[in-house]
Amino acid sequence: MLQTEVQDVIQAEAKRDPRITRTRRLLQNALTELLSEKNFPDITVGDIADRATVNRATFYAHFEDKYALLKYMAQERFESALSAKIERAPGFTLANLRLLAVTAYEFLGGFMGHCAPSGPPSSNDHEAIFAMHIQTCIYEIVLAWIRALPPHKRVESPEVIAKVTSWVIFGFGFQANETRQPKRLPPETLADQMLPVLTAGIGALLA
Amino acid sequence: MLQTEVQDVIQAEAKRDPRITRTRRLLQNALTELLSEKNFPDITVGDIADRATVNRATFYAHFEDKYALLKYMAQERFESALSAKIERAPGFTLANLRLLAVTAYEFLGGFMGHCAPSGPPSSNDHEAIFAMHIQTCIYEIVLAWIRALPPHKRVESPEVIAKVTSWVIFGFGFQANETRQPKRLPPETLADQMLPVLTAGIGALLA
DNA sequence: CGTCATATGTTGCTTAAACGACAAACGATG
DNA sequence: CATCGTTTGTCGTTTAAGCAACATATGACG
Repeated sequence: MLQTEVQDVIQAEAKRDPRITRTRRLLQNALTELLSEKNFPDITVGDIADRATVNRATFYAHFEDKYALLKYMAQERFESALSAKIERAPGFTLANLRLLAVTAYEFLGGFMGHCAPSGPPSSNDHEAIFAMHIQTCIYEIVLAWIRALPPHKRVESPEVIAKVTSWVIFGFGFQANETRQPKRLPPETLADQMLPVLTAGIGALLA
Repeated sequence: MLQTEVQDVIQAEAKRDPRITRTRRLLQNALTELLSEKNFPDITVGDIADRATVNRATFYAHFEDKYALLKYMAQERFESALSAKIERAPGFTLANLRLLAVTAYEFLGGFMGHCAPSGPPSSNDHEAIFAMHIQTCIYEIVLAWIRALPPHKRVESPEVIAKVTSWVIFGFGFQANETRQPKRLPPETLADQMLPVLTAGIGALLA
């Protein structure tokens, strides 16, 4: 029953037994609840399973450990937030890239720095872990977009482009939310600062 | 899988598969949600099952029809509201009788007359059906209390006593909430009006 | 009246979740 | 160091939930 990441995505397309969807939703909600009560390291798999009214063995049937669940949550929520923004056809366009960035910045701003100097420093650990998965999400989305480009626009190494793009988009937003700015820039502003540099590159600045 | 009422109570004591508990909770929540959106007659079994993320066949494995679910909800919630009030040992005492009445009046006041002249008259139907089940609840609780009386206090026909008691308690509260009073009496006042008459009877008033 | 669509129950088979038990890793405590 | 309690993964068996298909109602509309 345990799924690898790739099989997971494949199965997401195919019709899934509704019990699977429901169980994962219960587990997600359970972890979310627990995170508002205590820190991630203090939460056990048993806690999550109990809260979700799910057997502990069932948890392991879906996720390797609690980190895998956290990762799944990050991806799941980010992708649903994005697909809510992109009604039109997805694809490697400037407009979509901007939507992707804006979504990422809204998303990162949404949960980062919720309990900064108040809580103990360890309480921010799971936020960082959680945030890092967003980069993977962005990478995979961009990669898929590039691979779907029409033949005459094909590029040498989609992976390299996707890496650069995803890290710029992600890192820009991560840093903006990590350092506790007095005034936090709106997601759109962040995106519009980042995009020209990303598209034009820094070659012209070199001596 | 379908359970009769009595088997149900029995199984409630024995350990139940958590899936059963969870499924019923999902169905209850689904119906509650739907009732806030449309009237009971307009809700289909399919609607409830969909909202609960449960198969329609599974619904029928638990309840005969939507009325059975409504009844189950009424009983379930009333009994949990009562047991929250009675921390001490249950039993046929004046104090417990008062708690039972107060709980009933709070409960009836809680959902009756929520959409009185605003909604169509048919929208109150399910409220009445729902309310009537409370009488059954009260009856069964009182009956159990009487049957648990110590041997020297045994009574001829527990059923008759339970019927009278339950109908007085219930009817008193039903009428108070049904007729839309300008000022609604608090549950405790209702209970204290009703109790002396119930305990002393009306014999002394007869010519 | 017929018929078309929808809702209701029911059934046999498939699949995911529950359970208990297990070995192993870990951390605290004596 | 040894030991205890807890958490972690895993496995085989049992059981409840999903599903598709079916035979009825029920009800609106031409």
